[in-house]
Amino acid sequence: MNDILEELRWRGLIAQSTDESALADALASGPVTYYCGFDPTGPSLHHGHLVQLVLLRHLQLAGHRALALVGGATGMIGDPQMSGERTLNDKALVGQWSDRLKSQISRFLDFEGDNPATMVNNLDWTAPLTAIDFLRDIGKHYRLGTMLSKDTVARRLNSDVGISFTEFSYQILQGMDFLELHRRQGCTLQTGGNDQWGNLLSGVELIRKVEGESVHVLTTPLITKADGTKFGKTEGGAVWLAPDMMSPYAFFQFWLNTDDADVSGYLKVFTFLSRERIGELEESVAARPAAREAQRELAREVSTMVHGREATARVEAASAALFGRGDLHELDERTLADAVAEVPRGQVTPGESTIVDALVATGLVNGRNAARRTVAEGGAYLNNVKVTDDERVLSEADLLAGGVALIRRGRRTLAVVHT
RNA sequence: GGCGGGUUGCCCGAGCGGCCAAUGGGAGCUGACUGUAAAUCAGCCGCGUAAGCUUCGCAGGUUCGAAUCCUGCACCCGCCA
Repeated sequence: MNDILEELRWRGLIAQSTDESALADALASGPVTYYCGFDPTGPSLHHGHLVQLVLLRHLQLAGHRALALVGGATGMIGDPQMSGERTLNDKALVGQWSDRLKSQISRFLDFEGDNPATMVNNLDWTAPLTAIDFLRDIGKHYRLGTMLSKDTVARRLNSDVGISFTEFSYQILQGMDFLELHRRQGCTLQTGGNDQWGNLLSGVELIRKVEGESVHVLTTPLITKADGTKFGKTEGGAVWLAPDMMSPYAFFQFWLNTDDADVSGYLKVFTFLSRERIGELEESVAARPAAREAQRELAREVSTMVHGREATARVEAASAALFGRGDLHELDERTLADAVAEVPRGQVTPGESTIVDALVATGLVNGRNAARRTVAEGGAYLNNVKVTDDERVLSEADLLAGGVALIRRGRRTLAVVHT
C-alpha cells in the first residue's frame, strides 16, 4: 500500500487534499477507511462519477477499506449548483434512483473477500433525526459566516436566482455523513470531485469540532479536454453508465472518438493499465495516429469495466463491421444483426420509402426538412454509399442480410431500417 | 406586507404595434480535408417539397394588424418592512 498517492498523482487523479503529508502517513501505516458519496439526483451515474468510482477502486486495490455511500437523504435535497435552484424530486423516485446507483457502483468495488467494501445510505441516519436534534446537535457547530463563504453558496447568493434555505443546508447534511461514518465505521477519508471541496470540508470541520479529531479529504480534478470544450458531452447529454440510457455501443463509440491530445490522459485516469502499457500506447499515437490503437484500448477497457467483457466484445465487433471497408452485402445475417443491435431502428416500405423517409424514420434527423438538408449537404448514406437524390427510393435490392439497410448521417451516426 | 424589475427559440441575449419565424453570440448539425481525431474554411440551424402553419410565461382583450399596448393569473429576482 505504499505510494498509492504517488500512483494517483501520476494518473492525474489528485486535485487537492487536506494535509498531504498526514494523509500520506495514514495511507502508508495501515488500511484507511474512506468513503465517497453518490447522490441519486438522476437515474444513472455518468462520466463524472466514473472518475470517483475509479478512485475508490484504486484505493481498495491498495488495501484500504471502501465505503460507498448512496445519498438517499442528500439526493432529496440536491447540492447547490451554479446553474440555479434544483427541482425537488419525488421521494419514491429518489428511492428508485438509489437502487439503480447502488447496482452501478457495485460493479466497481469488491464486496467480498478479505477486504470487502460496504454500501451505506445516508437516509439511514438522517431520516430518524428530528428537526430539534438536528439543530441542537449538528446545527450548533456550523457558523453562518463559514457556510456563506462556501464558493457555490456565495456565487448563488450573488446571482439572480439566489439560493433556497434547503440547498443552503446541503453542506450540513454532507458534513453529518462524514461524522456519522467516522463514528460508525472509523472512516477518516472522504473523496470526491474538486467542485465538492467545500462540501467535503464541511465534514472535516464538523469532526474536528465534535470529536476533536482530524480527518482527510482527497479530491479529483475536473477532467478536461485539450481543446477547452467540456468533457463528456454527447448528443444524449452525458456519458451515462446505464445501458438503458446510453447503449454500450454508443458508450464504446464515445471513448473510441477521443482526441489524440486527450487519449493518454484518459488512459491514466479511466483505466487500470500499467505505466508500461500506457507508455506503449502513447508511442503508438505519436507514430501511427491513424491506427488509433490507444483509443481502441481505452474504449475497450472502459467499456469492459462498465458493461462487462461480453457486451464490449459485441460492440467492438459491431463497430468493426459497420465502419469497416468491406462490402456490407457480404456480411452474414448473424454478424450484421449483432452489429446493428445497438443502433437506432426505423421502419420503411421497400419500393415506396425514400432516403428522406428512412432518415426520419430512424430518428437520425428531426423533421423532413432536416432530412432533405442532410441529403443536399451530402451527409446521407445508404449502406455506406452516399445518396445525393432525396427522391431515392429504397428497394428490396438495398436490403442486406436479415432484411435491414444501413442508414448513416454524416461520418459516423448510424441507424438501420427494416421492413 | 409595501415598492420596483423580470419571464423571447437548446443556452445567453436583442427586439418595444406592421419591414419579425424574430438581430447577434455560443452550442449543435453537415461538407471539404482526414484517421469514425483535432485545427481550419464553408453552409445549415421552428414545422412543412411548397402554398402555408404554429412560436416570444399562461389566459383573455384592444387593433385591419401584437413578441411589442391593456387586464388578470403564475413563477422568478431585488430593495424596504
